[in-house]
Amino acid sequence: MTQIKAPAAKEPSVSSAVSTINDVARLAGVSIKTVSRVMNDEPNVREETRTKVKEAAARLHYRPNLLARSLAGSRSFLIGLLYDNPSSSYVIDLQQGVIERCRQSGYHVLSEPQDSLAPDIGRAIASLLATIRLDGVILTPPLCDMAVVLDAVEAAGVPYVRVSPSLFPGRSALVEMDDTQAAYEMTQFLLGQGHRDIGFVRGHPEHGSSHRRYDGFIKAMHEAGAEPHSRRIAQGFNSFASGLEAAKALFMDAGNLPTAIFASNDEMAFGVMAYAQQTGVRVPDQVSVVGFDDTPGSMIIWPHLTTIRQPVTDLAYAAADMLLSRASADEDAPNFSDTRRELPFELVMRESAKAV
Amino acid sequence: MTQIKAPAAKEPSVSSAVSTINDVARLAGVSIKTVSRVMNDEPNVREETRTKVKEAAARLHYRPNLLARSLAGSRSFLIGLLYDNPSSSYVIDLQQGVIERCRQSGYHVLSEPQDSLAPDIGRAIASLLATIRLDGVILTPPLCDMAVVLDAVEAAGVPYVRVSPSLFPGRSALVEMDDTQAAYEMTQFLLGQGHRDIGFVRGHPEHGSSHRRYDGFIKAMHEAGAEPHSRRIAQGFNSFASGLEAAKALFMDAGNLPTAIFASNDEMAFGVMAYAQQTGVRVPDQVSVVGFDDTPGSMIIWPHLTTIRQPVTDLAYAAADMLLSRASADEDAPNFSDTRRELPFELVMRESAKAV
DNA sequence: TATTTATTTGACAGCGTTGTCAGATTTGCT
DNA sequence: AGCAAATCTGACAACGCTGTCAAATAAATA
Repeated sequence: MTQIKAPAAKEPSVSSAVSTINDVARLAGVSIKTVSRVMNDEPNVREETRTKVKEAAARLHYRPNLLARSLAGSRSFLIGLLYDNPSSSYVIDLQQGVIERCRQSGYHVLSEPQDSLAPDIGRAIASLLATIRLDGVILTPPLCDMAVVLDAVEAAGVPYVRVSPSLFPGRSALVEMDDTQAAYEMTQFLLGQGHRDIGFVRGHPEHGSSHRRYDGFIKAMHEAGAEPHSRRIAQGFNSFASGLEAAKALFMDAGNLPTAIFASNDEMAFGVMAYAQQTGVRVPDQVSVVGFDDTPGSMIIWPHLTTIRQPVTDLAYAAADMLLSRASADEDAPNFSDTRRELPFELVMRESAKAV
Repeated sequence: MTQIKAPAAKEPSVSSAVSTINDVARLAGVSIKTVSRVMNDEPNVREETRTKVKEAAARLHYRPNLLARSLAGSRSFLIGLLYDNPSSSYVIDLQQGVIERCRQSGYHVLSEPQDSLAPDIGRAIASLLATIRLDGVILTPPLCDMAVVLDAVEAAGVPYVRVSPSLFPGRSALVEMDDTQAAYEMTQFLLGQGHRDIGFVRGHPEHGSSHRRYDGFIKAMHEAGAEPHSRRIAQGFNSFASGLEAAKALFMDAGNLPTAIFASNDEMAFGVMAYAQQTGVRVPDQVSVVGFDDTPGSMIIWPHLTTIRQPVTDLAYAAADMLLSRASADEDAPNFSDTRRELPFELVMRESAKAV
């Protein structure tokens, strides 16, 4: 008895109705290649034909299969966002900016957290890029400052843009914000409010931005002839706890408090404010506190934190834009000039700082 | 003059060295199909052959091309995470859990924010699923409670798991946390601390969890014979501002404050605390404040917030696990029992609440 | 009108895998 | 040893699309 195994009759019942380019071609009465041309907005298709195809595609709710497109063509329509950042809001903001820009060009985003401390990070990234042929990669701190990471991406031949890198300037396209200038202006703002005795909580020494921010602070203080005493400088590590510790040091002499404290990031500013509250020091009446980053927390503490808004979403958007516009520009005009974009920061004045 | 356009000589210089299954097959001296079998851990390959192939693959650093696999096979190794949530930490936690589980099975994650208010959300999702053949989708609030969304996913025939849904129980596999019980226990905790006069800030009425949390609160209060007066119940909308407003209402009569306030989420609890601070009401000395969710903010305000930790990452991990283990289990044993998982919450006692 | 040139179209061969199925080899039993 | 049943292996055809290139058509020129 021959048992004929019915070949799983492509269940036509399911209304999933995923139509292929073939269906469209048949309905429009043209070849699949022509449909392909229309779907990709390629030239050399008569307007009449184009319309016909578009109508057929619309009627069938046709959506080109991304995977097939990738395999056949040279693009994968996939951009990778590589990150390893402890701050959820930073990552989400980045992701949002990247996704926003990618959507406009029909690209999708693969989120790939990577442990920057892993010894085999280079290999991990190489493996990732070999598995999925990404059309571009966006590298964020601290990954964007690691030579092995850059090596891996370059070896794979994948275009990439770095966001706010600190090292290897010129090695790749990048987008950034002027940390130094921002810290400079924030300090000037404080100075303008009459503050002269300003304390500073330095950020994590491994982060490039920490140094730039400190430099901006010092520059402004120097120009104002108000160089801070070393007692007014505390070392933090970008965490709430370290901000608290820093405040402890800065507030050591209760009878001689600075009139303002500038923390290198919001998180530490929150620590400073918490310590102030614990010890009965009123903010901003006795001490003004300002931060840097404009994290969501700055709006949930009281008083709301005066800080600097990093245009994270915009930076990410710009990074994706560089990747995508470069991809489309192709060989026509290798726009070498568009290799670095700087985005403006914004001083966000809220209630944690006031004139002395 | 014939201008021969040199066909962009496939630059063999680039060491990108992306080896294909063919290279491995050649090196191992077997057919590509056998290599395929080994790479997919399929049976019916002699151990000797298997080893030989594995060695060849290792030597060439061979990584199967995901795209080609998807196109040819039935799996895409891609899981979609659909979200539309204003809280960055919630989304990141979710994403982390999903990615963690997916990595174990060689899957990747596509993050797809979707505007739940968009009128054509159903179409947008249908389009997404037609474009990329995802092996599974994870739906989070509020998307997971929208009929059009569920319809679209089901029509596309893509398996999905919902995280903390409020509506349509039983319509799909889901993972959740017992909001009611959590609120109940938090209230009991407050009661146990001697509080009897407890105010409550209700959450956004459109969110199912708001009602469950309120129910838990009421149940505990009722059991303790401490039914709150309606003056002690304020309506919020899950935002900091609404928490502040709620506090204003709850603190109306300065001479008659509740001894504790339970806000339906952290954000509103922060609003309550801010209002208390503004009006000179000391937390927790005069009023204890507790929240719900354990967002990052609960550790940056002072006093740190006593709250309920939602196991967001674990929920997401579990959701991905249900998707992936189901996919592998296949037809063998359609494990219908694994259609709902409940994960434990955790009361996080910090400084914003103390015994009366 | 006859040609040349530009424009539009389609046939066909991949892209790098997996599914199918038949052929080759090994194993188990009489 | 001889034969049936497992077990292993490989050819070959998809998967749905794009790139290449030649053929067909329309427009421009002589």
